[in-house]
Amino acid sequence: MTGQKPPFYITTPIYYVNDKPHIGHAYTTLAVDVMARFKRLDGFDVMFLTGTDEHGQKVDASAAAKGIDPQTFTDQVSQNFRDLAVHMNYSNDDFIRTTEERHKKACQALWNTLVEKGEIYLGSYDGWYSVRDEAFYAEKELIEKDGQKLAPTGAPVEWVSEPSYFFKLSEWGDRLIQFYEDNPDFIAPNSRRNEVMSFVKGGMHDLSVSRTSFKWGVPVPGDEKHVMYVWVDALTNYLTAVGYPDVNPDMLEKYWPADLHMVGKDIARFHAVYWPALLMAAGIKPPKRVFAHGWWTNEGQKISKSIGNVIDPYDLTAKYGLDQTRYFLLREVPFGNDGDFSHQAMVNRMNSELANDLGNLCQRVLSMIGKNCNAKVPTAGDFTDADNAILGKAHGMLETVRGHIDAQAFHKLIEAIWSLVGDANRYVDEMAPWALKKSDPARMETVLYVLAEVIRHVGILVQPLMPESAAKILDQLALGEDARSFDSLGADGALVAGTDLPKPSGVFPRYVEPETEGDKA
RNA sequence: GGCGGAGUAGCUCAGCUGGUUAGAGCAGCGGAAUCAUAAUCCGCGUGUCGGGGGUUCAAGUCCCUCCUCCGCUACCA
Repeated sequence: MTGQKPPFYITTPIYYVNDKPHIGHAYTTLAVDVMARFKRLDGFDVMFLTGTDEHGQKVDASAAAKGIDPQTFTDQVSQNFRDLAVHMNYSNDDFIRTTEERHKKACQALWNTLVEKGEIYLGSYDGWYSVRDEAFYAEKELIEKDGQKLAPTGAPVEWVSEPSYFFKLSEWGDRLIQFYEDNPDFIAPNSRRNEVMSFVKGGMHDLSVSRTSFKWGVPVPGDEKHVMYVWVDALTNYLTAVGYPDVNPDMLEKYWPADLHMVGKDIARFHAVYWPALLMAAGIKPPKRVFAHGWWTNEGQKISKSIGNVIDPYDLTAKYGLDQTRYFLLREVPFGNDGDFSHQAMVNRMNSELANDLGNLCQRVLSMIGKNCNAKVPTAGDFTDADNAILGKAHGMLETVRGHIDAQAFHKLIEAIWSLVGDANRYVDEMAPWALKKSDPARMETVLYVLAEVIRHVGILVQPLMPESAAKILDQLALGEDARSFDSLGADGALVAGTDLPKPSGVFPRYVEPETEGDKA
């Protein structure tokens, strides 16, 4: 092996096991998967982490309701997320669970460091608490009724005071602002950055980081009545997975600080404020970047459990196909914005962009080669300006697309590749190889060769997004496993004339409405 | 209430530090071609650039104001 591959550490949030996996989970992990696959193909040593968050009062309660102990319960429900990862073809390198011993060790080590640095102190957490809602409320949220204070939900509240450890978050405001200013790309997209900065500028209270009201969590070292606050527990997973606190040159030293934490916009603050503050306080470098993506609506409607319009990723892949679903989720919406899932939009994308544009391009070119070139890679003659133009665009595509992936602009990455696909379809029409077949067979071969080269580039570049479909395309070009990484792009990895090619077959089927099918019959 | 963002063709959106006739994709209409998954290619837009006022030789692009929508405004994850 020549030279060290640069490391690249990328994470999803850990998912709360009490939830059933839905499109939101699938979306976050998908984005990370595409990036991880891209970076691997581009020569990076990638560590892609996902996992489950298994502590907390709700989990405890759910287990109790089922009459089983919380560990048995989380063993069961955590499996749902591991199953989803396999189903969606995610390429995660590890799957972390907060109930693992290694995680408990990491949390306690981080805690002890914070205590040693004088960043944590014992105080008391006072507030209006509603037993019914299991939540604290601020004084101004309360409603006064008949001299009785009530929660906004109408539940009675009582003044409680429980001992709690606090993290001196209030002292980190200025250093956080400085950090954001020194690292303008730390939090993206920009709208989130504005929000985070204005939040911090507004001043912060110390953060209560332990609870005594329940037991299902990581015990506070030396004071086991307390269990760590959920976010201290959850965020630390990113360190646990790279071996913290062990300073292993192959894990912690290599991968930390993480290159990217991908999160949903709802948890941006925990990742962009609390997490870097905790890390800086412990003398650990903050991650390089946090990207907070948007949410999906369903046919224009907000998704909620009560409405019952939750989107199940298994339904999507069963109905439209796995790669089609992966493609749609990252194509339909500028990454970072909220997006709407609709059947119509899904069908439009998969039929026009996958089946018609790319699928049909492959099919028309490969079947011409099959019929007119003895099913072998054709022999190219001299290239014309038009040939060089489209080949040049294919050769330069990696450079374009790298910029987009590093900015998490998945939609732009796709647009760029599809503009090449569009050029290829126009090139077919202009060159009209079916006419050249009689007038100039040698030129026909050159044209088909150029097209095969373009398809090779598209196939290789599209692997992170649609691994299975890309593999089918590359199989049809008889490319071996060793000819599929990004260093095969460009003229050096060009197809060799005379190579036998298999009989082509469709890669992206059209979606046909069941009713329409019935009408035809 | 405070802070921030957005309002551009039927739909989804591009339009950087102001400068020739405001763009793309989709949908729609018309045509060409026939290699291909009835796929592909070409052509077609009289849009008050949210309303009003202002700065400027020149504003979608800057300033003021008004209207509408959205996000954030801490300890459920």
